[in-house]
Amino acid sequence: MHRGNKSQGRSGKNCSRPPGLKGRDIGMYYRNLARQRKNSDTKYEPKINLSCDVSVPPGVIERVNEYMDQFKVAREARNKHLDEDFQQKFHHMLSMNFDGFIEETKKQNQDLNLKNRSLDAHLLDKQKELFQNVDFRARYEDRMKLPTMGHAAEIINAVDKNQVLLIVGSTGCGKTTQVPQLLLDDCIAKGIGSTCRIVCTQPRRISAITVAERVSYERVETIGHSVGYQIRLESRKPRERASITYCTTGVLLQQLQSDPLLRSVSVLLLDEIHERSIETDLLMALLKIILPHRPTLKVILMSATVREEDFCNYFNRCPMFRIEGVMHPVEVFYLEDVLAMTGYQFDCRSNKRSRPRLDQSDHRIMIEPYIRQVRDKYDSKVLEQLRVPHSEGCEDIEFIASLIYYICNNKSDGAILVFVPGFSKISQLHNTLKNPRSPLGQRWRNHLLIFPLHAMLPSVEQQSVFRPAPKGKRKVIISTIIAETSVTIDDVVYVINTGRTKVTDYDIETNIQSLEECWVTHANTQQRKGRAGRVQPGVCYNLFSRAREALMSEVPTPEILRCKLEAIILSLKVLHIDDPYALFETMIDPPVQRTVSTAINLLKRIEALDIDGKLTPLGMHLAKLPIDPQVGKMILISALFRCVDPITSVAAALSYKNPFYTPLGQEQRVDQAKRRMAQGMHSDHLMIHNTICNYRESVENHRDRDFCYNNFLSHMTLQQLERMKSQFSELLSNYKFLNSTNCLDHSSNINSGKIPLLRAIIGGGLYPNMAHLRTTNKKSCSRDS
DNA sequence: GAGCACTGC
Repeated sequence: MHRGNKSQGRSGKNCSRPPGLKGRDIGMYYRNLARQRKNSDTKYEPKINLSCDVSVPPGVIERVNEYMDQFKVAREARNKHLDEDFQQKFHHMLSMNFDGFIEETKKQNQDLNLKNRSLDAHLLDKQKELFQNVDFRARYEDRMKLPTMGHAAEIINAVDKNQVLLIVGSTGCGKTTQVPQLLLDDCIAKGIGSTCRIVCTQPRRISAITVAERVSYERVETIGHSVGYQIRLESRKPRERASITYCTTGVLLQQLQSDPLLRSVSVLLLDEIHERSIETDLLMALLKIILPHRPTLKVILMSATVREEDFCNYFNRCPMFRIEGVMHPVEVFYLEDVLAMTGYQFDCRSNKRSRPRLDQSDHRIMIEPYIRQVRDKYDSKVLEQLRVPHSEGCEDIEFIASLIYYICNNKSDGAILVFVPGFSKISQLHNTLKNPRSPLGQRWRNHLLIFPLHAMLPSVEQQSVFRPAPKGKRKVIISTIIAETSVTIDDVVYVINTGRTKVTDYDIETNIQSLEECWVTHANTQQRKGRAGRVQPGVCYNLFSRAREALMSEVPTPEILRCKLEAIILSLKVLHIDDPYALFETMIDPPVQRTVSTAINLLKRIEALDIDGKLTPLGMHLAKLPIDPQVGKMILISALFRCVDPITSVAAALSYKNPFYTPLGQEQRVDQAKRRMAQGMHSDHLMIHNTICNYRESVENHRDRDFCYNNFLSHMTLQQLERMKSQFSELLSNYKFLNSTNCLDHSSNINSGKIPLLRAIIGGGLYPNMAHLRTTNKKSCSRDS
């Protein structure tokens, strides 16, 4: 129910689509409708009534209240059922203001600053030994080729003299792997290694691991000595002192709860801040509060060349270093150039895919002045093709295919990476290349090695896409934005950028998140172009005109402006930052006040905050759970109602991801597998829980590999879901909501077989994001949990 | 007839 809102909107009872529409036309009708809504200034009335009527048999509410009273989802702190230890902590928490909190934090032992002379001497000896090591020296020579190493002395000096420093460098300059090592080795050489603890945050789990592995290798160590990593539910921590830890940004944010002044850190590096994730934006705002209280803490911000002045200004015009990248040159072509070189002509007869009139006139307004401008540079046939509205982007799949064949015909070896917006375009292009209609396509079909790449396709977790193509074959990777930063394929030489991607938008009115296809930004185009020049000079083909590029935004909208804020506000409260409005105002891009107030109201409604916006005991518990407060409350209630195993499954899948893959062309078989798992429960959520149960059984029988393969399941995702479930039940048991840390324990699952109860808890957890489906035909009423 | 991408001591 949390996903696919659009489809639910379509089947809503107020649905008033014109009669007689079929197939694609229905889709087009709703797309246009959505656009109209977006464009019109008048507030649109939701077609679905989100507050459904729920009738409860007499006496049930009273019984539930009585039951809840026995436990302690207390509204007031002074509840006799409250655990004493917790009560004390809670009162302690509320009795303090921010300054008191900081003072108290400072009083606690500052163990890292206690110099350890014998350790320092030992570290120095070891370092001298290492510098003599043959392997180390060979690897060091390779490191010296990285541009960052050319700035080593400057960087060390600048860190010494400044508390905050910004390093700007593009991919391949070595800032992520080298800067932490430079600072660590400098400390050890100066005989103060014992006071050095470097933490470097990464936006993605996978990068934290791979970078840590790389640095360990360079230091001729295995991971877990001077270098380690920490990501959720998985860590190889390095030694306490004289060490480098690569962690995800989320892990550091969680650690702030117990170490708010970051006293266990001497140097903090925030990497990839230009991506403008919620986590880095928030950490930067918090650092502004922390830094005055931690004069010895050094902060190094690291960014690509994307609006880097914003960060420099944000930190009071801190010193900025620019490090050149090591990218090979990439030649860039635009739509008009591609049309000229391929001679492609769009099919204008089948006007089935015609865009709405508004769109067409927009296109004309954009393209006509441009055509006048370049009239002398391009053939009139090319200009005519530019006038076709569906010439841009990825409306015409045959056009993309013909460009791929053009590269095969005319260009030297090298993989081709095609960026498309989403699953359906991946699927269409894949089909076109596999079953070509043109003779040219048939000629190349058997010479192409095609890899579709999407988070829901298994290829992401498989190694074959990274291996070079055998002789006589050319790799073609058809990918979403995932290949822009998250997945790196080294042998790409040709990039085809359709310029389209999907972005989420969050509607505060309805508390609903939606996906929409739109044009990428300059920053995306730059990054995509860079993917062609990793191993040798490359070529990038942009399937939009220079006129379109001029209209594109510079950078994507920062995540904080497109997201729910409940979880952040709650975690701020635990850090004694009581006024979220004030904190948000200090951010680089503050969210609008209405988003903040909506989030606060939601927190009040779920009783995480009281009427005055103060943290409640429930709120304090929810703040400590690593999950959105709404879903957090859902698992807390599951503890009270003793149905922990199924509900933690639902919660884990809701907050992490669905374990099912959908391989291209296997949609129906995946559907069948899901139906089998649903066991007639009419619930996607409980289907996931059944899947986890069946998975466990297969693990016990050592049949898990087959089980996952046969049912289109990701082994890795299922393992992470299980780990998350354990984490939830451990935390619930620590907070004394459960007697056992095991989510399978009988005492935690007395009611786990009661399906209506599970439905009610899931429904309650997702409320008010709920729709009631009323079928109008004779068939029985089907329900989604 | 449905699926941009990440992430949490």
